[in-house]
Amino acid sequence: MMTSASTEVSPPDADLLRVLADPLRLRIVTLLARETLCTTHLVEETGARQTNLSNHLRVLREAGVVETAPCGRFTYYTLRPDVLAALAGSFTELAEAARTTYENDRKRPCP
Amino acid sequence: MMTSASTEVSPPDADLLRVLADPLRLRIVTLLARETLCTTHLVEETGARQTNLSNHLRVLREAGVVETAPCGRFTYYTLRPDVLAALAGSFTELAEAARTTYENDRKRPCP
DNA sequence: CTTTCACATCAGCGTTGACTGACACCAGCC
DNA sequence: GGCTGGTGTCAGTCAACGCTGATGTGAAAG
Repeated sequence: MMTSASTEVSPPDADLLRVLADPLRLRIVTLLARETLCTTHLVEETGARQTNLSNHLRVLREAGVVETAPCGRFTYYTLRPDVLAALAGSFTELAEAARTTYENDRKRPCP
Repeated sequence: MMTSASTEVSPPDADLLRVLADPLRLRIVTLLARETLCTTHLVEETGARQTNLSNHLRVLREAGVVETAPCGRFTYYTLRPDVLAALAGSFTELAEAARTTYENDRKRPCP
């Protein structure tokens, strides 16, 4: 059984999108999707300064996108898969709703 | 058959994400996913000024997210489903890669 | 214990981007 | 034709955000 509002979709989180919309942060996320890395690796992969990366990593951490794991003097950053999966689900719902609206020409009449 | 780089994922477009990261634009997209609307409807739904909406709709149009269809004095806006579907696919790939990395503890060793 | 290295934090600067008001344009209605 | 209402465009203003340099901290190496 479905909930009461069948046409209501759960929209993607705007704050999470804002976090991922930055080119450097998106690059970090893409790199972390393949393997867990520490800041030193990210510096040599992206070419950005350490301070700059640290700031962006803090944004990603506060948004719940990445987790930190200290290892000696290094700090490893791991991507949290569930956050990205939820985002993918939201966009899938949105795309399906849009496709239904598009194919059925569902439009609100002029006032 | 797959392309040569099997570990390479196609990352989401940063520009498209930047367009969707704005709260008002995301609200517009969510509304348009349910039904095709014209600017007047969006004004009463969102409470924003007409000028403000027109600017955001231009951004969405130039990003290829929406299509316009003039109808008398009104202009209808329709969401393009394929753009959202592609975005959902990118995030799904990214989430799956992140899950594999997470479960297998795949990490690059300290230098 | 001192030094070195990885990383985080802070204040400052420059740029981008969102919102607004005024204006121009086009399609119907009188 | 004149008028009204729906939309797009433009210049200006202000807040938000990203980048940087300096500084602090904590852990390993010597």
